[in-house]
Amino acid sequence: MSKPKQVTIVDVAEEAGVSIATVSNVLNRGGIRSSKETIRKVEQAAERLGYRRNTMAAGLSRNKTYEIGLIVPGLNGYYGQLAEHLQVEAHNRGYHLSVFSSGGFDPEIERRNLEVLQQRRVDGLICHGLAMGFESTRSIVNSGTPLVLINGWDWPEDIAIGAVNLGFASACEQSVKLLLERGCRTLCYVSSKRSKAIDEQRHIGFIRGMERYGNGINYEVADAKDLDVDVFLRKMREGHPAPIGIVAFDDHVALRLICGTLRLGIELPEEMKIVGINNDYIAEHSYPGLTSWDIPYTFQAQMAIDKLLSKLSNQQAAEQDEREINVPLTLIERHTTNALKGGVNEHVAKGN
Amino acid sequence: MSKPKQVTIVDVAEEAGVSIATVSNVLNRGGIRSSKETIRKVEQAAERLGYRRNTMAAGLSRNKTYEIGLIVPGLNGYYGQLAEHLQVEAHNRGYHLSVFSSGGFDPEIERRNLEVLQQRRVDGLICHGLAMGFESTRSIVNSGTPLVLINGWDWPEDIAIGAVNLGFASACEQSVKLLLERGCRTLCYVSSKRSKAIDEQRHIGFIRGMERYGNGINYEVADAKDLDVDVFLRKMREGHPAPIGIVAFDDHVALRLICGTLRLGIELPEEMKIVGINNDYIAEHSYPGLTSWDIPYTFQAQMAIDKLLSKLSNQQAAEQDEREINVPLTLIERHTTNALKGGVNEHVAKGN
DNA sequence: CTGTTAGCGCATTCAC
DNA sequence: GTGAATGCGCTAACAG
Repeated sequence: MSKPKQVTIVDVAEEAGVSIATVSNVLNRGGIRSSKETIRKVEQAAERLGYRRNTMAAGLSRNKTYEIGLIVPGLNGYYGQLAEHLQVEAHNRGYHLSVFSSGGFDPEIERRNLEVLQQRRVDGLICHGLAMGFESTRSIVNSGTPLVLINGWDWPEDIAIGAVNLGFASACEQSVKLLLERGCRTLCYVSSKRSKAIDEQRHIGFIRGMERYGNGINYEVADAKDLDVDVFLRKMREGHPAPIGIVAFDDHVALRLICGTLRLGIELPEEMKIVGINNDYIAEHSYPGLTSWDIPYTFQAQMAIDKLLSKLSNQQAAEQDEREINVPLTLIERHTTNALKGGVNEHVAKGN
Repeated sequence: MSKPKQVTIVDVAEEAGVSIATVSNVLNRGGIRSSKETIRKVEQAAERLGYRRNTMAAGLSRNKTYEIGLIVPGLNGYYGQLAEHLQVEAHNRGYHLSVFSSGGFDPEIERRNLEVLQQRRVDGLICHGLAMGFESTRSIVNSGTPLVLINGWDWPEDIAIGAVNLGFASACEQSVKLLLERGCRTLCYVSSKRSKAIDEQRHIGFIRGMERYGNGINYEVADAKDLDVDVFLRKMREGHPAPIGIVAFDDHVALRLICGTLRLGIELPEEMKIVGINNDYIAEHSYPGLTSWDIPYTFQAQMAIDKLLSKLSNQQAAEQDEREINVPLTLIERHTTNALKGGVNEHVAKGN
């Protein structure tokens, strides 16, 4: 009951009446072909005994784990989705994805996780929004473990080569453009600074949008953390020309804002317009329906895994051509960005 | 660059001028004590060389991995939170938690994940909401891998011994009681059948509440999947005596309902009252604020890990006393369950 | 095609 | 206290 000696290839070999090497051969397919007969015998023996290959022994022997590590700040919302998709893609390519959450950008936890992953001799690493500095990260890279960054915009080139970046900046830029086109006369970006680079990038895009399309129009930036939504909204409405357009850090933040407008009796598409990011469950089901940017998780995950695997095979080879790959988001319009008044078009009607 | 031979205890031994056995001793603490001097030498050598213990080799050698596997239906919302907390607790006890998502109750994926985990020789398994049948699960247990079920209410005793169950049933039962006390004259449970046992349990609680406190009052059950919220709400309002009380499967479902009432102009605390489950971000930030049941994630996680570890040490020993452990939820009242009219008490005001 | 053998990196007796 | 030797389960050359 307590640790009934697991069956090994030795057992299978005996049972099948062949050598352990043969067993290893037929059971991992890659190697030399065996006679039909042998294959059958081995497979049946394995089946009969309930053999299961010992990952550790295999990894130890061939000096390769087929395990890749993932470090994300958390498991909720966007990060959870990403992790899930990465897991699927990794699996599809014969790899195991070990998921680690760094508990919301805690550098300490991040270090520990990294240590564990290195000890596990993972073949590669995918990191998202690292809290630790460049130097620490560089030391990983130099230690020989291939690294793919997701959303590592502001990282030094030697580390970020092959990074997979989501187009948050241009999404925000386009959000600004959209809001202006919809008639907004004041804009605001509600940030989430604790999300670090993820936020920074949106901010940059927002500013760029203002510079490019704003024509000197008034804009503000507020941080969601500790934000008193009601006070904020009231101030926006009273102190600035309407309608007011808001770019929210993500759909969660947007939900808070939407609820604020409901509470204060602010007319949503008329007096104020909001666009979120992530196209969460929230965006689809909130009332009014929230305009948001959809993330192509599957594509993103594929890109990341592909990048990593290519780094694994090509020993430092020429993948120089494509340094960073950019994954664009797509806008899903819903009610919160309707044009001036009651212009409910089909898309919007469906979206909510 | 491409696989720079990782440093091993052999290297450290040479560098420190001792034998590999000694290195192993001082580096894993458990064993025999060594002289201060030796310890220093070894530690410095290890430090200097950047030694990192090879998990596979260690695991192989001592026939124990200190890895425990987790299988959950997904990584979003409740499940993601749970996974994160389990990871922390596992780590606190020196274990590594390997998280697997079965992609929303896909039995196929579940099988694969299980296979992988077994091949990794995980010391134990924590499973939540398995899609596979009893038999398959039992075969795991019999294979010698300790298993702790989370929310495995309806499972056979021999498997579910030591299961950690959340008190969803009594939460729902109490929800019914609450809604009745608040004056509701029609009740409804909006389910999510695809969530299997998780849903079943809530359903049971709801029914029990009706039987116990309902006095023959009218009640209904509808499933959230493919539910046309607006049609549903309209029918509820028109065909039944108000106010109507709704117990939602979770806060996500509740959000949909809340938005429906906003859309249709149904007065929320007056004509209809809603209580959700999970006390998500949504519950706190929706408008009106959603009454919901909070889940003690940390406690739940500790219980699960504790149970598993005790199964690991006690070779089949007497843990018979406590078969299943029940983790109670706590109600967080917000605006959606206010008493008859405008009775906004402090708690509610704060809650929203 | 199949069997023999030598490690992979570490933990663990058991002598010294 | 410390070190030499053995084995964990498997893979990867080689030999046959």
